Amino acid sequence: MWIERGLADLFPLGSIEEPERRLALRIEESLKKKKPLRIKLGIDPTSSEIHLGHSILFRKLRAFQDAGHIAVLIIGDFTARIGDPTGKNKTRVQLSKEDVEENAITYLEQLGLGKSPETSLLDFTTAGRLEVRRNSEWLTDLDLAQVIELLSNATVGQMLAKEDFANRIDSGMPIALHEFLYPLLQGYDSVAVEADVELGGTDQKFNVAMGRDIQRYFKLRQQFGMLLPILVGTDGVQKMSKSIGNTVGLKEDPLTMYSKLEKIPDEIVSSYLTLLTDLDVEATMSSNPRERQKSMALAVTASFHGLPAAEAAQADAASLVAGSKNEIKDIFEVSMSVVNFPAKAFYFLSAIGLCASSSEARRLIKGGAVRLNGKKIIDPNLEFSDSNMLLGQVIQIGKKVFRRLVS
RNA sequence: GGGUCGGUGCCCGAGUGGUUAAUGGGGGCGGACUGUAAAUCCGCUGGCUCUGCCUACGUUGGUUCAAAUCCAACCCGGCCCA
Repeated sequence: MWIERGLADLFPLGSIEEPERRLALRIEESLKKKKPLRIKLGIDPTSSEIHLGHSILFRKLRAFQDAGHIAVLIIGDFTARIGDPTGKNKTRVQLSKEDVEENAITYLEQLGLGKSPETSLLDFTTAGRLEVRRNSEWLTDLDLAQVIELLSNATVGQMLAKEDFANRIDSGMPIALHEFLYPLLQGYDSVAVEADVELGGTDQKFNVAMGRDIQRYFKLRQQFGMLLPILVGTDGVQKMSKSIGNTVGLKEDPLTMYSKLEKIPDEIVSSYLTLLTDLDVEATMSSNPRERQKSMALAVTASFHGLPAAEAAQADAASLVAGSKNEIKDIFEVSMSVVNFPAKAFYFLSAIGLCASSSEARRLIKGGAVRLNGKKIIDPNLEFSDSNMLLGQVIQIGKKVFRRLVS
């Protein structure tokens, strides 16, 4: 069933005797009363780019939307300025109001604002399926007395026991006092929007459970906590995270997205299938390892770019490795306009932006990583007299970067 | 606020006056191999149109022919005390 796919944790589970504590019954009741459930998902607009790791939560949220419920998307514009300490080994920098607002807009665009529901994560178009809120709405005006009241809901022991804080204490890292406030404020969000279900990653268990405690304190019906796994990044080891650099971003072009996905480690293909596609996991996994990667990569790419674009990307990726670079339709172009000719190879590569620095370009050339039209360049000082001799040629760095040179 | 220890390159972590962008590990990148994977092996891992020149060891000054290494002040943090 859609609701169970990829679930890591659901609480409370409840028993037949306590229907109030069973999600299935709550859903049944909502259908009977024609009163859709309110599914809360909070996002922290601290970075502007959404990647596949975030997307699994939105996919679940979307599934609720498709089943007729209301997605309550909370933009943590206020809490972003505190910074969620979860998963951090240091205090987050506090962002300015403007940064947060800008990130929020970019976020919504990536989630599908203005796009058709077929290729977007959330359904922005069907009436009554989405509510976007900012938590500054209710958090800005809390007065000190109310904050103190909130604080009374948690104990120092609970905070110190929370994994992230415990780790930081163990390793001698500082914890600023205001960081303790974050879980409480996130919990208060659940009160403000009267959430029936809160979605989050497994690392959010503490915060989501806090929401239940605070709702009870405010005499509200308590939400269910629905936790989804943390997606492993393309390196197959660490969680997907921008700072680690193992992400696949939603804004990436089809070819890049497909290429990254088709070479993720075998061990995580199954989890990608479960969490990022609607494919039959068992059936797909019964094919050979290479095919699994391809099916997964195609399906994920198609979900963001549409099937035709995904298939084109698949074909291009195949011809890339086959060596027929010139047949690539979608190969990126790179302009040589900033280059001062005559140009030595190492300078040329850094000037057009394919290498981070000219020193790096030297190293790569010496390491045999650079090819021009398939022919290896070995001398960093190789001189190009003018741009005409390079026009239209394909420059390659390593196995993944291909660019066609244009004026 | 007091005491004490500490702040080194993407991360961890050596180094405690004088060859050298600074031992080692991790990560990353590149090459070989392969299934575009994993494992393994090899190389690279500050910047600069580079036979040379810059900038780097919390910050700012100082001592010295010479400092990441010594001194001072300041900033930031851990621990203990209040």
